[in-house]
Amino acid sequence: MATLKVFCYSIDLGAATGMATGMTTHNHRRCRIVEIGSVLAVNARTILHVDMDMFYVAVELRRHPELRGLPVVVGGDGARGVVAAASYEARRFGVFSAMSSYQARRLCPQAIFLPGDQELYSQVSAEVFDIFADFTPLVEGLSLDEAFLDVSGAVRLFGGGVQIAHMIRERVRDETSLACCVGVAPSKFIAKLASKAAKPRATQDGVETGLGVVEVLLGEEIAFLHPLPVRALWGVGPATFEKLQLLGIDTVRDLASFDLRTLRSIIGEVNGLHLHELANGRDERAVVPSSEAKSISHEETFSEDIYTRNEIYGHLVRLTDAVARRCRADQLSPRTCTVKIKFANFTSITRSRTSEMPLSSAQAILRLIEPVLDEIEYSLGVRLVGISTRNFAEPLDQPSLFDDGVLSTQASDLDAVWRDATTAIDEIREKFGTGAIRPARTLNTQREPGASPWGPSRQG
DNA sequence: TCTGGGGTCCTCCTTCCG
DNA sequence: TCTGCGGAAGGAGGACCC
Repeated sequence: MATLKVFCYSIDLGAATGMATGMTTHNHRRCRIVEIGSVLAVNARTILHVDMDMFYVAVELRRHPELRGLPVVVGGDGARGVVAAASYEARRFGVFSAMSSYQARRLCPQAIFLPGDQELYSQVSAEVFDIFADFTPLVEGLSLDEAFLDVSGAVRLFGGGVQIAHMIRERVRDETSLACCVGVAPSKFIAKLASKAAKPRATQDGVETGLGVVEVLLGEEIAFLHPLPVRALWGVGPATFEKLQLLGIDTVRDLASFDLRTLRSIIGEVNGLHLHELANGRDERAVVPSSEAKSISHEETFSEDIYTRNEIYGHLVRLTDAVARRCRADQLSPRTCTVKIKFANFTSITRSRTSEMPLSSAQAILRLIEPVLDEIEYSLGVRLVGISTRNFAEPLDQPSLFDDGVLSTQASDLDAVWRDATTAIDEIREKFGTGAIRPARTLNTQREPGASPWGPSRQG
């Protein structure tokens, strides 16, 4: 927070802030005016976006140094898998994350596929986030390998944003042997674009070393933003991009000057306004340290399509068991449960049900959603099934099944029946691991939900 | 042999209720 | 008693992110 004394100011707010800070009309918008009077306080934020360099691959290379310099891919190795991360050597062949493993193999047959180790990645990620926490408590993780840091309050202690960025890079390298890139800017989304600009690049000739740290100064956002392709904006995916192209919008500059009303009518009220604001360099979103989960889910793609309700139900039992376990571990009791089915032709449907009471056991969740399974036609072939829970409420003390003297079949009543058993199961798993006890229906499957997050392995 | 998994948010539609 | 209206909540699907 910089506090500036104003000896002379105009009634016009824009002129006052502009005069006070000596900025142009563009950059005075970036300051939040806290008080107008004899003292004018402006809040010029310093936001960092830290992006780990090919994180999953880099962690694997730490324990497999013999693979350095080779095309390495972390992801599902089966026909229905995808690439989670690729080394720069693999990227030279056109292999990128989110690409199907099948396509990656065709582009780079010599690529070495590694299945990935989520537990290890989480561990290393925690080490990196601990380093961030030494600079500011305002850390917002986007994923295991990315975070926003609001270091506005730390610049006086450590120096400017760029200096902090270099210090973080150095500590991450020294303490974890990993590399990261940092974007420094007055807002989140520009910091994110800046970190992207700081990354190394894979070209036909080799790997171009990145800058490591890129700063976009207050007042320079527009010059940085406007030449970028509109697809670079956070929130412009394939569907929105297609609509924008039909409107003749190719660059961020085009979007910034486009008629807002027309834009909102084409891509939606909220999204239209949001993207227009971003294109004009306005982004007041704060860095928000971790927030509570709004949904917990598991889904799974099968190595071969499934055609019967019975088989689907078997997989659903396993997935629901895992989701319910996670909900209980986080002390969250969902009311709404959604089943997702993706058919062989890639169309998908979702069917949800909401319980009057919050649920906690897998049995109760299954009871709630079981009826929707009868409404689905499976003859097309099912390639994926998923279960998602949301609408979390405070866990309640379940009434006894026989409180009203009538045996009820409500989903939430099953929680009362299973309460003691569920507690015992959780304790057994805590002591002996999640595989120590499992629903009888899932005994002939070894696959743990979430164990192969990038698609079924070659073994299925 | 093409296209994962986990999560969030938005939009549109339907249903329910006062 | 019937009908219409508006808001809230739920359901479904789509889009986006990493």
